[in-house]
Amino acid sequence: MSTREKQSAITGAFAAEFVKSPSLRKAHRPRSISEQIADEVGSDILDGVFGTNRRVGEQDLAERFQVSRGPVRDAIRILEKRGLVEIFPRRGAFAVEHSLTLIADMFNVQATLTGLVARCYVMSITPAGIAEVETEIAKFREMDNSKNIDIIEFTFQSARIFGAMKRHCKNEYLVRIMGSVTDESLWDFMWRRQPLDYLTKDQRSQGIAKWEEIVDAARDGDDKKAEGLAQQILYDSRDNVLETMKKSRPESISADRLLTNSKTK
Amino acid sequence: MSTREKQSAITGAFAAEFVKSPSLRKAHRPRSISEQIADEVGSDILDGVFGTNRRVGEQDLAERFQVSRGPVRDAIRILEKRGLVEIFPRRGAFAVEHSLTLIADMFNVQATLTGLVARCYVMSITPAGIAEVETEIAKFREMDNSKNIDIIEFTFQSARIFGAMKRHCKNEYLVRIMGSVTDESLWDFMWRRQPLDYLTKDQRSQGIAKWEEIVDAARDGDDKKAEGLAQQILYDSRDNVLETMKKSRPESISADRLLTNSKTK
DNA sequence: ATAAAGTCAATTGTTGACAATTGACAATTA
DNA sequence: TAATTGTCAATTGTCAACAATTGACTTTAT
Repeated sequence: MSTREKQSAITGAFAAEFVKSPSLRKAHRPRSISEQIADEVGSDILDGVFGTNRRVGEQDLAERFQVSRGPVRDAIRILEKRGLVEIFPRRGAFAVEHSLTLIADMFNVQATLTGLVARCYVMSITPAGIAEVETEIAKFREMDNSKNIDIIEFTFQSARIFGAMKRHCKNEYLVRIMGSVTDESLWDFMWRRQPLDYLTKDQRSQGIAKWEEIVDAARDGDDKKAEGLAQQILYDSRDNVLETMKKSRPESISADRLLTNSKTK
Repeated sequence: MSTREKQSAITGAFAAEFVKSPSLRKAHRPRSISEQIADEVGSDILDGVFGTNRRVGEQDLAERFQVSRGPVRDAIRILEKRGLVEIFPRRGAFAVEHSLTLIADMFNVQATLTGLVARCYVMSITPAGIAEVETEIAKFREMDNSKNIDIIEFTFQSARIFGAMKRHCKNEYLVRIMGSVTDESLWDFMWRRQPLDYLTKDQRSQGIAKWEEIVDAARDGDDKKAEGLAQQILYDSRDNVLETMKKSRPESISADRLLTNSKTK
């Protein structure tokens, strides 16, 4: 077994932060053991813990988390739907290759879906829809002006802005897909990489300004503009995260292949 | 138990067609029992079999398919990642509400992702990428000119064109997400609704022409144009399918809310 | 020495039983 | 009567054992 040996059970440092900020999670939906296992293993995959031997064995995880194979099977299925492992019937699950390309691809998909959310949001805009998003934006600005800034809370609040937008985008299928597939793993990953983006007040203002522009576009009914703005938010995050990762991983590949946002517009 | 009573086991008429056209499936990836259960139950959900009582009980399905609850649990997880059921921990799974809105939402998401595939395809275009897609398009044209036209084969061949494009789109994460989440359920559904679109030779030509335009756009390196064309293909399918469904369900809701492709472009 | 066939340990798929939780109904009390 | 609490059947979560399959290794024959 080549996976990292750690008897951390299901209460890692990262899982603890979930508990500290439960308001982001759906109310009355406790995180099951399977989800917690999936969170930890998913983090490991994105961190590149699974090396050349990319096997994710059921027995291995069962022993690591001190549970039986049942919950582990569920966890592996969760990781598959997040696109972090591939399951080959009767042969087992394998972690996807850890690379900057993978991270970039995830952000690019997320950017497209976020853009669609913004477009749907604008196309079915209501006064309540505008108000709720503005409320969350206001909270962000408030945090931004307070003395003690909590980096983690910034990312949570940023997610709440998008959450309000999702609540009013009138495409429940899209919201469901995003929530269970790309969203969580992406945010989880960003929560550990993104803080560097929020170090300066300027950068924070720049980020929040785009959300405000989306609301402005909503008032104008310009769904295409909102879509582009939302995509750009994710593209900016992508570039920042990749930049951070490249600094700590000098052997990384060239960045050309990582860009998906078209320049021919 | 309010679900439809049918002791069809895992070899329904629909599953049989899979076997008849295995080339579309990934080679060496046999369909597991769980996947077959998910296929049948997913079809039922899209057909609206689960009425006001939308519960999808594990025991019910286990008895219906004559297996234990293990594979059924897997099947329900598959349905969740396809966005067809919602799972509430310790409370069970519930089928999403069957409505034209759901179908439209699925197509709209699929259109966006298909557009992204096309854009990635163009942005990383290679001679081989052009050749393979053109080969599949040629097969379609060949079928179109032959005497005995097989409606089912048309849809399969149409999927092969898109499959070739996915193979060259250089975003494995996107392909993985589409394959395991939105793609199969959408195609499964279309395979039973779409044939009406291919009744006339004109309509078939019109459909295939868009794919050819995408290849042309690839030669020009116009990824934005390819994205729009790909989206339009799905929007056309959406409109046809919805039209078909509305004829058989006169009580359906107004169509305004179903459209997501922007008119402001 | 090479290739084919056979063997076997490791791993996943499946099963049935047991534990824990939930939501509804009934009993109790103010 | 209305609200609260207690009880219980139904359902999902978890577990350990068994069955089936796979991939690698060994053996064997040419």
